[in-house]
Order: sequence, then C-alpha cells, then structure tokens
Amino acid sequence: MEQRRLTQRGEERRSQILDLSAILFANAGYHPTSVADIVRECGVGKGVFYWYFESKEALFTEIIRSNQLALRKQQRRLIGNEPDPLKRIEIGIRATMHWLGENRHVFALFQFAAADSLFSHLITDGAEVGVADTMRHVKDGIATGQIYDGDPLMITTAILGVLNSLSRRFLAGSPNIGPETVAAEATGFILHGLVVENERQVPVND
Amino acid sequence: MEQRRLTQRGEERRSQILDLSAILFANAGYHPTSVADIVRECGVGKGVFYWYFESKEALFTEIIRSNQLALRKQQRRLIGNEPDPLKRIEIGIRATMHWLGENRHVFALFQFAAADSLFSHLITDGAEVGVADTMRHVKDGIATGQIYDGDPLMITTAILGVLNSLSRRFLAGSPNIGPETVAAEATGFILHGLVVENERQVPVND
Amino acid sequence: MEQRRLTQRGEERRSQILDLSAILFANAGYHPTSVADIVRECGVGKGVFYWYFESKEALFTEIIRSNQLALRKQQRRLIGNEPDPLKRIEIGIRATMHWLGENRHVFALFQFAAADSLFSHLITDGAEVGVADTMRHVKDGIATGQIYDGDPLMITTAILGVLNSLSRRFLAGSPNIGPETVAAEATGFILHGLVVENERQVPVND
Amino acid sequence: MEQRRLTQRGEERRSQILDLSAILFANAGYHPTSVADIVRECGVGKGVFYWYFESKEALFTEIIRSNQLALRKQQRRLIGNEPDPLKRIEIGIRATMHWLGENRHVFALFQFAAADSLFSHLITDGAEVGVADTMRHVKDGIATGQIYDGDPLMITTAILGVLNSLSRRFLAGSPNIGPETVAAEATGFILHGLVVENERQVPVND
DNA sequence: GATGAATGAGGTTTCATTCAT
DNA sequence: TATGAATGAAACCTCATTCAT
Repeated sequence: MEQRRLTQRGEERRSQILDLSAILFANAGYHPTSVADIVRECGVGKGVFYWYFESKEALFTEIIRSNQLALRKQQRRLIGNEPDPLKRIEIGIRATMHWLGENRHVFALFQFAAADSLFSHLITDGAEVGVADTMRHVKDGIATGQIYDGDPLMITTAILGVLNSLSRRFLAGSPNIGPETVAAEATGFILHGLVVENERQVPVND
Repeated sequence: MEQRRLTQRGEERRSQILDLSAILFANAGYHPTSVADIVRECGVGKGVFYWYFESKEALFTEIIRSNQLALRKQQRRLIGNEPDPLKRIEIGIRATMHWLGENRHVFALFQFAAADSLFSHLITDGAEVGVADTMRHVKDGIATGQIYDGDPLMITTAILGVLNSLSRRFLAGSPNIGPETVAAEATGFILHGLVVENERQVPVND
Repeated sequence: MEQRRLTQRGEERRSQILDLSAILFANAGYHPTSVADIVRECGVGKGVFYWYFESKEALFTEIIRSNQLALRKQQRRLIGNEPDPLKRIEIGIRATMHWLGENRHVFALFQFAAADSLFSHLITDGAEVGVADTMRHVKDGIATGQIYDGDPLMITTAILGVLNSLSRRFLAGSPNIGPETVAAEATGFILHGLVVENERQVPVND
Repeated sequence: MEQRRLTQRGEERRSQILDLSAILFANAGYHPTSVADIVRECGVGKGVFYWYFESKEALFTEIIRSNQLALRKQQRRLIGNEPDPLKRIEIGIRATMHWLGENRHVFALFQFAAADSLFSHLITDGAEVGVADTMRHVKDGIATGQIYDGDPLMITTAILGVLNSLSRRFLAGSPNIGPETVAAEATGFILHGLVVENERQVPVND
C-alpha cells in the first residue's frame, strides 16, 4: 500500500481501528474476529477499513510491529547508559515486566502470531531483536567474568524463556500480582538458579 | 461420539489419519489444513474422516492429548524412584529434551493449541499437570534445603519456561543440536543461574 | 426389488425394522432419521437394512401403505353390511377414531407424507380410497333423501376434514380424551352442523 | 440477526428473495430447494442470501409468519364489526377462501411446515390464533342460542377442519373452482351438517 | 445373512474483499 | 471519504448407498 497522506481526522480513524481491533483480536482471536466485527465495533462501513489498511493481515502485522517497537523502546530507555551488564539485565527484566503488566492484552496477540504460519516470522524477527539486545549484555557479562562462560545464545534464550513464562502466568492472567514482584522473582532465578550456594554442588553431565 | 468398536483395519485407518494429519497440521497449521487435505493425503473419501472422528476439532484435541500423555509417560518412567529432588529435576529435563527431540513436529502443534481459544484449555490443563509434577520436586528440594526458599509455583514456572524456550529454539528448528547438549545447558542454567559464584564450576557442554 | 423369499427369522427382522423405524420417523421426522439411526436402534449392521429394503424411501412407502391398509380394513370390517347410509357414516367415524386412537404415532407419518413431494402421492392415493369409500355412503344418502343434495365430493371432503382435524387435535396430542368422545362430537357436527334447528337434538357425549 | 437498516435497494432484494424462494419452496419442497437454487433463481451470489437472512430456516420461518399474518388481517378486516356470530363465521369462511384462492402456493408451505418438526410450532401457534379468533364467534353463538351447546374447542376445530380440507382439495389443486363456490359449500355444511332437517334450506352454489 | 468401512456428491454457511452509489 | 450490498471460493459436515470381508 503506498504511503498515504492522511488528514488529522484520518489519523484518528486509523488509530481507532488499530486499537479496537487489537482488543478484539486479543479477546476472541485473530481468525474468529472478522472484518465485519471490526467495522461494527468501530461504527463504520467496510470501505473505511480497506481505505486505511490493505488487508486484515496487514492490520494485524502492524499491531504486532508497533507493540514490539513500544516494548523495545521502554527497555532501551530505562537501561540507558548503565555500564554494569548484570544491572542492565536486571533493569531490562523490570522494564519488560512493567510494560507487559500495562499491556496485558498484547500477550495473546504475540502468542497467536508466534503460532500462526502467516505471522510467526514477525515474532521470530522481533524475538531476534530482543535476543540481540539481551545477548549483548550477556556477552559483556561473560567478558567481565560476571557471567559463566557458556554459549551466549543459549543463555540469552534461557533468560527470555523465564521472562516469557513468568509474565504469561503471573501478569497475563491474574491481575493481583504486581510486575515488581514478578520481576524480583525472575531476577533472582535468572541470576542464581535454584540451588542454595553454601555447599554448592556443580551439575554433573554424563 | 459413542465409543465405537473398530476392526483391525479400522484401528489402522484411525492411526493413519491421526499420524498424517498431525504432520499436516504441524507443517501448514491447523486452520490452513482442511479436512479435504487430510483425506486426500490419506487417499480416502471424506466420509472416512467422519467415520473415525467427530470433527476436525475432535481430531486435533486427540492429537494434543495423546502427545501430552506420551511426554508425561516418558518423564515419569525415567524419573522412577529417584529420591534426590534435584536429581529428579535433572532427569526430568533430560527426559523432556529427548522426547521433544524425537517429536519435533509436535512443538508447532502445542504452540498453536496454546494460542487458539478453542484449544488453549488443553495446553493450560496439560501444563498444569507438568507444573504439578515438577512442583513436587521443587517443594521437596525446598524442604531438604537444597533449593532456595522462594515461591514454589514461581520457581516451577521459571524452570518450565527455560525448558520451553530452549527446546523450541534449539530442538524444534535446527536438527544439528542434540537433546543432550540442550539438556545440559538447561540444567546448568536452572540450577545455578547466570552469576559466577566463588567456587562456581561452569557446566561443560559436550 | 424382486420379491424375496424370507425365512421365518428374516420375516421377523423385516417386521422389526418396519416397526422401529416407524416410531423413529414419527418421533424425529423422516429426514432427521438416518439409516444409521435405524440400524443402530435395531442393533444390526447397515447391510441388513439394504437386504430387506431397497432404500429408505421404499421403507417409508411401505410403512405408509400398510397403515393405510390397516385403517381401511378396520373401517370396512365394522361397517359390515349396515344398510342405512347415515349409520354407515357414523360407524365409519367411530372406526376411524378408534384406530387412530390406538395408532397415534401414525398421524405424524401421514402428515409428513402428505407434505413431502416424494410421498404425497401415497396420501393422495390413499385419501382417494377413503374418499371413494365414504362417497359411496354419501351418494346413497342423497339418493334416499337423507342427505341434502349437494356435490358428493365436496360433502365427502368436508366430512373427512372434520375427522382429520378433530382426531389430530384430540387424539394425536392429548391422551386424556377417548376416541368415543371425539367420535360422538364429530358425528354430531357432521350430521347436523352448528345451527340449532327447531326440534334439533344436541348430540349427547358419553 | 440484529435488526439491520436496509436501503431502498436492499429492501427490494430482500423482498425478491422472499417471494422467489416461497415459490421454489412451494414447487419443490423446503429440503429439495437448496440455498444455491434460491440465489441462482435470484441471479445473485450466495453471500447475498446470508446478508439478508440468518439462515435458510429463518427465511422459511419468515415466509410462514408473514403469510399467516396476511391471512388473519384479511379475515379481521372483512369481519369488521358484524354483530351476529353466525354471520361472522360465514364472513370468515369467505375471507379465508378468497385469500387462499389468491395464494394457492402457500398451501404447500403451510402443509410442509405443519409436518416438519423444525417448523410445526409455527403452524401450531398460528392455528391457535385462528382457533382463538373463531372460537370467540362460536362461544358468542352458543350464548345467543344460535349454536348448539357443545364443547367450543371441538366445534371450532371441526369448522377449521372443513375449511382446511375443502380449500386444500378445491383451491390448491384445481384452479377451475372459484373461492365463492367453495365458501358457499363450506358454509352450508358447517351450519347445517349432512342431514336434511324439516325446513332445511340447502346451500345455493353460484 | 451380516458387518461396518468406504464413498463422494451435495448441503449450509462464512468471510475477506470489491465496488456501485 | 464513506456506505453497505454483492461476490464466490472454500470450509465443515451429512448421509444414502455400496461393497469387501
């Protein structure tokens, strides 16, 4: 779709469609939400939809992209110029949890996108950006000796897995647990693992 | 669908449909794979499908259920009567990785099911069983003082997140990494976290 | 279907299918009742059905035909050699009501058959037989001066309409009203109409 | 289906579908007439059908309902404020016959609806309205002594049975008999029955 | 005689998208 | 810009009937 120049009113319409459809997609799912549902919710005709978006697929793509961007922005803004790699990781965890806590409906969208062959590349790509960001801190930490000398990609993947899993269970569903609590638990686990360290026993691989 | 008594030939047909459709679903996705695709692949008429399965939905449900069951069986079989909670967790990780390594196409099915409102309850329920299994070991470890005294559910969720994320990235996609390697990395991370402690020994990958 | 010679057991099977399917058809309707339903109810395989009946349509046709025959037999048997045309009509009414009272489920079958283009000829034809039987009495009554000199076919049609309507409402649905009561009311109405004549005697219900 | 505001053109389309499908249903039956048949006849795409009607079932329901309403309106309009109960019944008979004479194809629809479990409630309900209307006149006639003192519901049922049966045979099928003739015969039969009374006046056919 | 697996045409319905107004 | 009517391919599912065993 060629870049279209939109009037003030046009921009607002476009935003309205983006926001409302994101909620519908999150609540009912992408496929069950028809274009008819979206325009009904927005109180406009179908032509309007196709005036602003090339297709339903393009709309969803844009929703995902803009949310990924927003999350990354928040992470980068908070991390700022912190020099200590471990602290950067900690701050990243807190930033992620807070943003997700305030955008709970986005979970469902990301999860669906990851699972659908049409959209999984968005998540893969997006995840790569997140991986790249985090992996930089991990590599720095390995270089400074603060982080054990394992495969950086595996370590990064493990970190993000913890975030993903904890946030999904404790932020997406139940609104009684605060992002700060979850972030603290995640940080503890990620930094130190399960084992009580006094008489720490190293894992033995066969 | 009432329990139907199937002949030998019937059982084979049913299995054939289950197996082939699982592969189709994994490759192309649930929605893009039509019943017509399935019966074409099986080389039978459309009625055959509905002779053996109540609906496309019921078929998918059965695929998910049976794979969840198989994974759990392998985990429990390998863990056996091992008394040490930490060792039980280690064995569980290895069992999981090995099963997933041999059933890579199931990843996509689980992930889709988790994201689709029609099927997410299957994954939620299935995950609960996995959580319950693992949480028992975690609680035992806390009781013996081997595991730090945090919230058992959060700890368990974090563990499973690591497994999920590592297996997805390193087992589902790239067939060059062995389950044993991934299991070792996961175990190290889960037990000790990122941070190098005093006399910490890093896990050695094979 | 060629006339097949059936064993004793074969005859019983055939009757069983006829009887059970008539009930299923009456309860759920012809189209909603599948051949699968019928054979399940009979506890046999599908081949059996097509061993005894050429098709579902042929089965239904036979059900209708045999019930029409049974009703006519009862009417003719009871009327016997009664010479008075009005009395023959009265007896016919009573015979009809009693048979219908004992075969309530047949109503639905007749009604469906009458409305379905595949089967309506059965009812038209069957009705013609009933019309012919009754019209004979009407014509006789006109000849003797007992019945007013109108169009015999219209008169006959009106008589059968009364029977049809009263029996449907008071025999098919509510089992609390006896056939004798309905027959008495029908007879009164048919013979004398609504209007109170000078020395009119109202019908006395038993 | 939510009440939708239709444009002028939309209203016309809707009416076209209603009218054409009623004819198709009457000619071929409800089940044999597919939605594909209907839209082909209308010269539109399949989606149009579901734009205007929720389902084939809903369409048929609306056809029945609107015809019932039209028939009742005509009856009530013609009866007006006539005080004499017997005359009201006579007028009702004539009104019914005329309407049915002009809407012959509706017979088949009513009859099918009455016989099909999906729709029989429509006819039952509709009949109840007709019964209620007529029974009022009957009760009035009994009160004034013009009508014999029988069960009003049974009498009403008998009257409607005569109308139903005569109209079906003489109006639905053969277009050579006028509604007025049938109405006259029906009135005579209903008012005076079969039997020639002392000063009985036979109905005069025009 | 009997079983139950197999067929496949045909049914209703959905929905992303287009387009006349 | 905006509307809502129109399109039609394609989806899921049913079921009378046939046939190998």
